[in-house]
Amino acid sequence: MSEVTIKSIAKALNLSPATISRALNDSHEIKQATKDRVLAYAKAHNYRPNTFAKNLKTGKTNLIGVVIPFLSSPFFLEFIEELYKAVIPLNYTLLPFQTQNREELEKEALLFLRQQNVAGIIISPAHENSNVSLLEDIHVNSCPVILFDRIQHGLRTHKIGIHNSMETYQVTEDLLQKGRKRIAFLCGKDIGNTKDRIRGYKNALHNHAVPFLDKYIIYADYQDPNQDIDEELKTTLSRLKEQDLLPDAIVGGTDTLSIKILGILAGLKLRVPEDVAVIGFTNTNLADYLAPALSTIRQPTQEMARLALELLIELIEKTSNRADQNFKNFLLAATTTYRQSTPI
Amino acid sequence: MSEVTIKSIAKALNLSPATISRALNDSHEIKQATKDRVLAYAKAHNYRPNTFAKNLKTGKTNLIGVVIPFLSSPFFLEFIEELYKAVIPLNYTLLPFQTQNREELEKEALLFLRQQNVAGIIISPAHENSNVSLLEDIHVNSCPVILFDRIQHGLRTHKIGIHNSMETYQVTEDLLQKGRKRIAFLCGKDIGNTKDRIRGYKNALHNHAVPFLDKYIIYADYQDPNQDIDEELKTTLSRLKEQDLLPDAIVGGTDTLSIKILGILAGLKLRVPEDVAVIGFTNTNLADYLAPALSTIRQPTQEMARLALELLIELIEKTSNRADQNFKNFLLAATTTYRQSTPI
DNA sequence: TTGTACGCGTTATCAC
DNA sequence: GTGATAACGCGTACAA
Repeated sequence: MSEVTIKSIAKALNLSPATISRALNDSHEIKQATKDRVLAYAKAHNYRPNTFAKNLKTGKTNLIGVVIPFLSSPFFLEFIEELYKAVIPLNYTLLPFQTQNREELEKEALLFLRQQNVAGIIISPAHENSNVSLLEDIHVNSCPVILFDRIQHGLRTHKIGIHNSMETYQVTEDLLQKGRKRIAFLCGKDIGNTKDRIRGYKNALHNHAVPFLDKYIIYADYQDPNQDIDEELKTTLSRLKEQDLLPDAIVGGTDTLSIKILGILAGLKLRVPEDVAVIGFTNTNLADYLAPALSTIRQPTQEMARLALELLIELIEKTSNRADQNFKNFLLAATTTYRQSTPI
Repeated sequence: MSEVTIKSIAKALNLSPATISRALNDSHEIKQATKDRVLAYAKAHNYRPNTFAKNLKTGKTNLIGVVIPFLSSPFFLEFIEELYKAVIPLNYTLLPFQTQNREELEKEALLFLRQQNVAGIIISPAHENSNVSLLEDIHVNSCPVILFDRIQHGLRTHKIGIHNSMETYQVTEDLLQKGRKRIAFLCGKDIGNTKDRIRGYKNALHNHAVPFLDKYIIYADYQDPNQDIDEELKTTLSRLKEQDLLPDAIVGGTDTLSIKILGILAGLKLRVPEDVAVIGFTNTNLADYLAPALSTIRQPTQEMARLALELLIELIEKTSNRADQNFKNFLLAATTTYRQSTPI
C-alpha cells in the first residue's frame, strides 16, 4: 500500500523513526521546529500511516460493528442511517452486517467483527437466544456489545428498545374506542418483539371485554422468499370473509407487512378505512404517499441510534470489568400517527 | 485481542512458529501428523489469527469497498443487497459507505478505504467529476475501481450502467402513442444520468413532432433536507394548471421522486392515470402496493452487482498494469413494467 | 519435514 | 529533545 513510511521519512530527514512517530502524533516532547519539518515532509510526500501496523501495535481500532437482520426493513435502514450520521463527528467507522435472521450468518459476522478487533458492537439479534454465549464471550473478553430493538435476549448488557406491548395496547384500545370490534393482528413468525406486541393487543381486548379470537392472529413468514405472502394473506382474509369473520381493523406487527397489507386489501376490493381500518408498525417515509395514507407506529430511530452509540462509547472508554456491571433497559416512546387508514 | 498466537502454540507443542504458521496455512511441506496436532490444538484453544499482523505482512485484504450516494434509495439498497449475497461465497467482505452526493464525504470514504488496504472498490460517484484524480490514483496505484450507475465519470475503468436515454426515449414514446402530448419530466439536480434521461425524453418528443417545453422539465432537489419537495412540487404543478399547461403524463427521473409524485398528485385531487399518467425510474418493491400501482423502469440490480463483482475480482487477481488497459462500458437493459398509473 | 532469522510499520521503553 | 531498541503476530527465504 503506502510507499512512504515513518522509516523512510526518518531517513530522509536524518531523524530517528521514534522522533517521526512522536512528531506525527504531536507529542509534547518534540520541539516545534522538528514537528514542522516532519509534518511538512509527511504532507508533501503524502504519508499515510499504516493502519495494520498501528493496530498490531496498539491493539485498538475505531471500528464499530453493527449487526442487523435486514437492511431492507425501513426501521433498520433508518437506524443505520442515523448511526452513520452520529458516528462521523466521533471519528468512528461503521461495519454493518446483515444476518437475514439466521444465527449462522450472525455468527460469521460476529466472528469477523471480533477478528477485526472492533471497538464495540451494536446488534439486533437474529432471535431471542441466538449466539448468546458467543456474544457473552465477546462482550466480556473482547469488546462491549449493546442490544437494540430485539432486546429479549440473554446477553447482560444495555438494551434499547420500545415498550412494544404498551404501544399495541394503545392502538388497539384506540381502535376499540372508535367502535372496531373485530381487530386482527398481523405478524411475522415469532420474533421476541412480536410476542410482546401480541400481548398488548390481547390485553386491550381483554380490558374492553372483547373476546380474543385465535384466527385474528395472522402469521405471515415474510422472510421466506419461496412463500408468496400476498397470495397467502389474500386467501386468509377471503376465508375469514366467507366465515363472516372479516376483521374491521388490522394492526400490522412488522414494517414489511404493514406496508403490504394496503395493497392486498385493495386487491380484495375492501375499502380502507370504511371496511377495514389499518395501522401498523413501520418507519417508512412513504406512509403519506400510500393510498390511503397509512397510520403508523414509528420507533424513534434517531434517539435509539444516538443512545446506542453513547452507551457503547461509554463502555468502550471505561475499561472496567464488563462481567458484573449494572446494565439498564431503555424503553423509548414510539410515535403513533393517525392518518387516513384509520377512522379519526 | 487474541491471547493464543502462533508463538504460544509453538511453545505448547514444542515446535517452531514457522511450522505452526505453515501447518495452519496447510502448507504441503508439513507432514499430516503435525498438521493434525497443530490444527487440533488451534481449534481446542480457539486460535484466531491476527488480521492486522497478517495484513501487515502480506499487504493484502479481502475487503471490498462500496461507495454509494445513499442507502435510502431503493436502487442502491437493492444493489448493495445483491452485492452482500454475491460476496459471501467468494469470501470477500463489504465495506459500504455513503457520500450523500457530497464530494468531501466521498473523499473521506475513499481515503479510509485505501487506508484499510481494500482489495477493490465499487463506486457510484457523487457527481460527474468528483474525486477523479484521487480515484485515478487509487485505481492505478492501490486497488482496482469499478464504476456503476453513474458512469459519466472521467475514471478510466470498467463501467456498468443502463442505457438511460434509450429507456426514457422508449417510455416517452409509449406515452405519446397512447395519446399523451403534455409529458413532463421530473428530476433531481443535474446528475449525469439525469442528462441522459432528459436527452432520451427530448428525442422522443422531437421524433414525434411534439414541441419541447422548458417548463416540463421539473427539477426538485430531493437531497436538500431544508427543502420541502412536496410543497414545491405542488406549487409547480398548481401553477402549470393555472396556465392551462397541466401535464397529462409525468416521467419520474429518480427513485425518490417517482414514488413521491403519486401522493402529491393525490393531494391535488388529480386522478392517475385519467388526468395524469405516471411512470418512473425506481427499484422499489412497493410499486404494486401503491395506489394506483406504479409503472416503473427498473434497473437490473442483480445483474449489475454480479457483473461489478466479477469484473472487480478479475482486476484484483490480474496484477497487470491498470494504467493502460482496455476497459469496457456495460450497458444493461432495464425493465419497464406498465401498471395502473399509465394507460394500457 | 522442520527450525532460524528477519522484516512488515508502528509505538513504547529506555537511554542519552 | 532525540535516538536506539524491542515488540506486536505473522509469513517466508534460507538453512538444516
